Amino acid sequence: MKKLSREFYDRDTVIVAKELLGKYLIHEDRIGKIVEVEAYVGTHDLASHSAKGLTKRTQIMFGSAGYAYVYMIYGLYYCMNIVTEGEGQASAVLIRAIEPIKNIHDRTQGPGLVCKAMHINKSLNGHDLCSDYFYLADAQQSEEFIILEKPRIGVPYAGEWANKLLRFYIQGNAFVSRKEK
DNA sequence: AGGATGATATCC
DNA sequence: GATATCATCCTC
Repeated sequence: MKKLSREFYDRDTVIVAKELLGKYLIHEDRIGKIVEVEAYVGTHDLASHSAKGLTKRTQIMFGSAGYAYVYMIYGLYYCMNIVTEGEGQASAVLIRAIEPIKNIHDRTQGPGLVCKAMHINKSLNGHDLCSDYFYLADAQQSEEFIILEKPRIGVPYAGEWANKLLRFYIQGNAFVSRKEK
């Protein structure tokens, strides 16, 4: 499998989000196929953490593309994002669901469960995804699927941004976290 | 419909 | 230092 390059991530966030579908997420011996993502497109996106500006928490998002942004949510779960576009753009793609491929024995339908199943925690915040043991890779053979575009989940506070179609998933895939909406 | 549970930001 | 707010998930 071919590791995704810095150039892959350093492009428009919506394009990166869509192209991440079907790619492999690899952490040590665990492999999952990405089937659902959300795009957070910058400081003007009110649903994005980076809308609050540069803080200690969001500094990874303000950095260069191709790094992992991992944070704890609701005191229970971690969520994993991939920073996209150039330094200062503060945009990222949230991994919402994966399909288990190898060495994954827990549920993976939702961002919190993805991190639990993949053993992703805050120690991986800021990890360079172009390095070893925790990275993304292209599938061996390309696969045909239809991408659906829906509003993002859990961001009703974001005003008009809550309605934008920035959630993408593979139509018909059994591991997508929520089918309706 | 509501509870678990903690990091963060934003006040005083 | 207190509090309100979460890019969630599970049980009832």
